[in-house]
Amino acid sequence: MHQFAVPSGLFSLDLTLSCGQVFRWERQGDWWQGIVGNDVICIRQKGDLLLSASGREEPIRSYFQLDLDLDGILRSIDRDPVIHGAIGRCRGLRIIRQDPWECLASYIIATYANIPGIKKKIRLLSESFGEPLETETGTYYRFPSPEAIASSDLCDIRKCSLGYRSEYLCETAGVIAEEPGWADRIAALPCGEARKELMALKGVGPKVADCVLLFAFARYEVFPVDVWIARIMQQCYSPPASAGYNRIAGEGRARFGEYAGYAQEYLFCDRQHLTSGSS
DNA sequence: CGCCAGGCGGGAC
DNA sequence: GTCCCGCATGGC
Repeated sequence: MHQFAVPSGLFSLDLTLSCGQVFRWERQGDWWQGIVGNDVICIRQKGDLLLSASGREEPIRSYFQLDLDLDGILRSIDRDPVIHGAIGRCRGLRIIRQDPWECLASYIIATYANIPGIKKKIRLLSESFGEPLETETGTYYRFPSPEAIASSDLCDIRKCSLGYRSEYLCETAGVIAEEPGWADRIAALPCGEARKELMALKGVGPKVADCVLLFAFARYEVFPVDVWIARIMQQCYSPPASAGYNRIAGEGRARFGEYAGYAQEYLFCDRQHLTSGSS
């Protein structure tokens, strides 16, 4: 059993894992089980301590970005009463540093679906095509590699109830599998170039591209716009009702600055509160 | 049952 | 460039 300190009052494991940025972690009582790097991790939080039944500290610190100055980020985006309320209710939420391929594939699958459904699709896909890992609490499955997806029969992929997303995933998996250095190449590009490259992939539009830039490549300035964010921006901020994607995303970027992506994630996490008319 | 979901591709204009 | 539509499937 390892334990190590997290920044006091500036990390919430529960909010970070359950806010809908990642889809594969499973909660069992006070414990969360998931994968960090190459290891299956069992982890829980007690106050300002993180307890881990397995796994080394450094990959966990990196995965949760525990060395990032969250307090400074929150102060920099705390620019109006709406985001101020969201920060108050979601303090401790951190943007996870995700694996690029898993993030890309997950958000292709996530298009026009709800979060419980997304989790199910990704679980089916992992159990069908991912490498099994035996643990003391049962079998866990790795997220399928692009090679595993690309070389599988489309009919089998369809069985994971991905619907029309099956073809997009399969085609994009093939492209990624052909280029082993894909993630490094994208990481080295300026944000706009990286976004263009991502959007050239099947099933990747502006929203998926921005999610991948934010969650896998740590481009904290991007402001992904889904139906909830569009609703919040229209309801809580200026009311140009039918504004296109890039206009809303640009407004978020301009309003919240270089950590607009963090503001977006706090607004998304607080979406029920913000859209139920109580602000 | 009907409505909605972390949108996208393909066309029209 | 923007607008519009169809879309598979499951959750609620």
